Amino acid sequence: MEKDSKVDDKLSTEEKFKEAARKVFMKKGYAATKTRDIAQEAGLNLALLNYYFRSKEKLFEIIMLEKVQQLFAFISPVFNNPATSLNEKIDLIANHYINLLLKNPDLPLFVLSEIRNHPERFGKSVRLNTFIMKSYFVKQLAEKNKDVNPAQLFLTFLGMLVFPFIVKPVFMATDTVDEKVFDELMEERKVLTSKWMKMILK
Amino acid sequence: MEKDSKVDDKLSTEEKFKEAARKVFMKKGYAATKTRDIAQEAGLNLALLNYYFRSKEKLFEIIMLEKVQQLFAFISPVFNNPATSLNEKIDLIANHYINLLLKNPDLPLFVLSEIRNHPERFGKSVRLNTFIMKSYFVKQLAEKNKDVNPAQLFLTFLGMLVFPFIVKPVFMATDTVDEKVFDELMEERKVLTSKWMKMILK
DNA sequence: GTCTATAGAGGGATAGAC
DNA sequence: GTCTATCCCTCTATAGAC
Repeated sequence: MEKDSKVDDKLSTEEKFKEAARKVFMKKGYAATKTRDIAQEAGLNLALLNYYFRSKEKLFEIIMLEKVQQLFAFISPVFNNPATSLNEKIDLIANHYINLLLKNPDLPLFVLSEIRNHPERFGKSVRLNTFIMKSYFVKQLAEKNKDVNPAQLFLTFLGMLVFPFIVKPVFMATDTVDEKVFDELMEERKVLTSKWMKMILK
Repeated sequence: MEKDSKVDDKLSTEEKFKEAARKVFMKKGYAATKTRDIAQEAGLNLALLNYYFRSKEKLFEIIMLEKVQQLFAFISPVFNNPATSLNEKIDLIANHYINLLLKNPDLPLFVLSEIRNHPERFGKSVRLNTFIMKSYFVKQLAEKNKDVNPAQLFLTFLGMLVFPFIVKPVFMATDTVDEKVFDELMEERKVLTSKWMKMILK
């Protein structure tokens, strides 16, 4: 190991920066990230970052858009597919999210806190009210259980899948569980979430 | 309004700084906060901040400890009270958390992301493994439902209460719901959470 | 495209007068 | 305790040589 960079040598310069930026932004957040950190992580000259991306902010926007889509993109097609039953949708989403988050455990906390810090950067990238609240999935929820606001069911469902990854740093910081045990719990959570959602929906 | 500060004139200088620091740190997070922001918010001279607290970091630690306790302190006494039933504990916690978070909606996302960014600042302030995983509440959960790891039940329970506040910024940024509707949903959530937890526990 | 050098602004912290 | 002035370092961004 003679160099600082950990990115793949075969990538283009631009791609090396993006790879490094993903890693550093996700780890530290926008405000705490220095362009020098990214250049070092990429094993490249700092001036090149501005040559390729003009500014830290523009590079961030590229990465952020990617991550927002990674987090939300799967929902819409599954939710709006009239061919699958409610239970099938629940299983599909549960499996997809746990798998995604096992590979990218930092994703939710990163995206949610950056949205909180800069809502204006986010406004147009995802139209939640269209893609989720008016989705076929929410209609199916409402048919199955007419007593409860579907927003409540939706929040509970997503919370079951995402919340554990948001509190993971607390468990890690306090040595409550180790990485391996956590991952096993999340694997088990796929079926538990489906089971519990079905109970709640009666 | 002739001055920038919004803090109460009657407070001591030290308390004015803390009040301003709470507001600014909670809004922007540690890294994005400037000591000048805090001084301005407090309506006080910047040099005084260092006179009273030595550094930005030390002031932050004071605020952070406060907020961590605000978020977690209620759990332990309720969880370890042998005199209350499992159902009573669930109702108490649900009511307490929703009320707390309605007044401090930024609290979870602030605390969780700062813990993530600096786990070392946090390590000793709360011993989760003692206060939660070995609590009387978890024993009661395990007795009621022997099939499921109590950690799973605990994560689901807390997720029902806390997760909506963590995604609140997304709903706000996309105009999915307004403040008033959100608060009404959370009020309703007190009873829904109790109801659903009882269903899950069979 | 890639480098070195540096401009230029910002931000944490302190010296020293009052 | 409180103020002004300022130090000094860090960070983003660019100029300009190769």
